Amino acid sequence: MKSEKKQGRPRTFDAKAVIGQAREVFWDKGFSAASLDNLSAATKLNRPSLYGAFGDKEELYLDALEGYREESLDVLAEALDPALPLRENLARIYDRALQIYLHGATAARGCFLISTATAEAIQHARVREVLGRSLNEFDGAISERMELAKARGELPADADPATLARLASAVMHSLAVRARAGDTRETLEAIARSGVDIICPLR
Amino acid sequence: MKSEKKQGRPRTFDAKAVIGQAREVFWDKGFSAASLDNLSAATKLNRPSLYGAFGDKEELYLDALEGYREESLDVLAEALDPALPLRENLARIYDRALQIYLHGATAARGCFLISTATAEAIQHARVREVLGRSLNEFDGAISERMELAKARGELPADADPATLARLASAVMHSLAVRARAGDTRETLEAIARSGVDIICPLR
DNA sequence: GAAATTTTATGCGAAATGGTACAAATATTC
DNA sequence: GAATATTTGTACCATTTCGCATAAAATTTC
Repeated sequence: MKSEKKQGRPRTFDAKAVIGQAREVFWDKGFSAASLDNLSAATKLNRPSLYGAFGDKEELYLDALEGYREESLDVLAEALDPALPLRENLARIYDRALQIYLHGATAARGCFLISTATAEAIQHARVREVLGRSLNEFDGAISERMELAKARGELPADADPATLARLASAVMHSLAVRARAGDTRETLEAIARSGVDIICPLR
Repeated sequence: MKSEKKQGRPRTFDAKAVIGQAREVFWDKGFSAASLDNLSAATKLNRPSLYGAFGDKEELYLDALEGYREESLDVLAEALDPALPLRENLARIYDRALQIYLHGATAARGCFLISTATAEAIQHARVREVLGRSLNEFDGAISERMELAKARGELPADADPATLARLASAVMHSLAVRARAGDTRETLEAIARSGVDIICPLR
């Protein structure tokens, strides 16, 4: 049928790719300091084109946050493979987290959500909602794996999976903040290892 | 002598109070979204007066960060009173942290450093430096108390004080992020308690 | 081929922003 | 009391920012 053909001039860009490029700008500068000119230059799209396709700056930022959230959930799901022991799951989560947090053309940039959405959360309710929902979803994914671990005897019988999941997330939040503040890879890796050790005392 | 008397028109404000008022604005809006007009209105000072007394916007922000850092170190020192057991020290740190993170006229605003300086850290090297130095100082204060605790038998003989201090900080960083994201007091208090339990397994 | 539709490109406008110039106000010093 | 020094207040400036108007370009539909 003609459902793929649409009247009008065809787009010259892939929406997903543009959101990724915008994310790079927001990740470096934060939402408020990232100007439309910055975004225009990074995406190679003029401002009316950005507005036409993505709405205003906040909407583009929200799209970028949601994209990062989805990718993070994918990474989490992979690291939490139930075929692996829990210690390995946690080690993989932190390893992958550090890969993300320590990459960056100019400097280690930490977690996109924690580094940029926190600053905007009070003045922009929708940003706050995405931040809160994302953090809770990450907690939830880890908590499910913890429940399985408890049932398998990988955790002490009196362990509370939801609480341990939150502590495991706490280590990740701390890694995010520290990476952005400039801590070394060695320091961050040591924190990750000790996080695994303290959350999974059984070997 | 005349050392207190200075030529020229006297100031109508107290510099420390103004830095505190500016901090409230920056805490809500972040650095980039806080305008000179916002700061002027909050401090009741005109822009030339702000410039004359504090330098440009970034310098005022740095003053606000340093003020918060000093106050935080004071709060930490008090909570880490060696006369108390380590568990009590940690419980007090998190209690005081939550008091700070959950206050705010409009909403819980988390930690001023973590909520606002992270967004600016990549583009403003001086902000990044203050953030990193502050986090390391907080770690250091807790680590000293951990060393004393180890010597006293409050921690297992094989415990590493510096590592435990960083995990204790991780809980604090997580509380900060979650408070700003809108988590409830009950959830945050539960995380704090479980943080104390996991870091101080001896009773 | 003309009409309709969507996208891109150029230019513009109103408002906001960070910062400054200058005069008036307020104090000390001589 | 005049000169000097510092602060406050008003007005202004150059630039940036976000968003829009309009025309041209590129496609589909009839």
